[in-house]
Amino acid sequence: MATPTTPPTNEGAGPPGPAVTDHGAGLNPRELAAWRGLLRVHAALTKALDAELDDEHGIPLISYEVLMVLHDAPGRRMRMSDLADSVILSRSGLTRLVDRLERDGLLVRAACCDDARGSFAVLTEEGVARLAAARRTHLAGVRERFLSRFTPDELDVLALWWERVLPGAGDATAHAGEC
Amino acid sequence: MATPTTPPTNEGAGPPGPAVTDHGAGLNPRELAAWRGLLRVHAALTKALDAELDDEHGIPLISYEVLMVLHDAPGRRMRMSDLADSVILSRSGLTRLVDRLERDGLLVRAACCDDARGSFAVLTEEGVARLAAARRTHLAGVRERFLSRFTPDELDVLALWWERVLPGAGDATAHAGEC
DNA sequence: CGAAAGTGATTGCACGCGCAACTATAACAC
DNA sequence: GTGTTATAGTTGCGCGTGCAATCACTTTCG
Repeated sequence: MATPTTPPTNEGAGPPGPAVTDHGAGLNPRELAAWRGLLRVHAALTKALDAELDDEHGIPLISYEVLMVLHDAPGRRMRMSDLADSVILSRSGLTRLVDRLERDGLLVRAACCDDARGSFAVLTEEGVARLAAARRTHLAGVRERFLSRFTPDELDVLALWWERVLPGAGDATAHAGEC
Repeated sequence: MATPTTPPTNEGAGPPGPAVTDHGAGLNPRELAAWRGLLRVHAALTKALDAELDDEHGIPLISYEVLMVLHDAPGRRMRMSDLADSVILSRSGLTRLVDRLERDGLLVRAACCDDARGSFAVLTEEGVARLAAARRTHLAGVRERFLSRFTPDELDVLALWWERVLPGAGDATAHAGEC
């Protein structure tokens, strides 16, 4: 789990084409394509998925991710900080997002018994229901636009490669208190 | 150039592990890792690179990308719309970003002779100089955090895979008018 | 030619975000 | 126990963004 597979030895195999010298951008074409591809793919996918989810269920992508993390957590509850760490969002951003989700009835805040400073965000029944509906849409979208483009083996490779870039980001072990 | 290589035949090779049934998230672990990895890697990289570029040169990542596209365009100039399409930004967003860059003296707007509606954004000398300085920082950052994690062959694979997800996004042929 | 439709770019507006400051509570030192 | 430091979460503020409306100009059609 903690072995990120073989760290790549640069210039491992000979390039298929002629050795390309640094071009205008300072990155050679393959580097440019690999890097800019990441940016473009991320932008296009998140934009499409977010619009889809918001149109059909009134739940933007970022909210969906919060609900999803919450759903998978023990007791369907998590501390605010843990939630913020599990999601690509600052503390203040999460506070405001949870405000909206609470206003919409998808979750509630609950005090923590052993630490009066802390709050839990707890998924409501309605939250569970709305999430289940949204999940179908989202999963179909992710599969159609992204996952379906790869074989299972390739997905494994991708996951391994992400681990190289961001070591230790794979374990989303959300530690929820047994309050 | 227009052949995105073999479209993947799903379930191409046998999965290495036991066939994993749908888990809590509806995605099996490999799918989850491949998808969430993309999200996390993008977030972490853009955040780090943006901060680095802004701290050292006062040029946020999105501005850098605009300047870069402009730099590579013939005549170091491009139409606003073409520029917006080349960058992950809406038309209005680009208008405002170009406002800031013009205020900072990195580029200027120029009228288009054959279409009075259109404007060109043209890189200034200072823009070229500031970009050159920022480029060193940015390239080093991208290489260190991303490219160095892969062999050249792997980068080719990555580029090919992006092409599968976003067909036709690889050619950034910016058509600048010869005004 | 003159009206209508189309296109390039900008602006009004509201929203979501992060940073930094702040409140409240907890943990620790002496 | 009291003072100090650390931590959890929220709020004030400014900024960057997209959408929709708008302006200016061009193209098309009667």
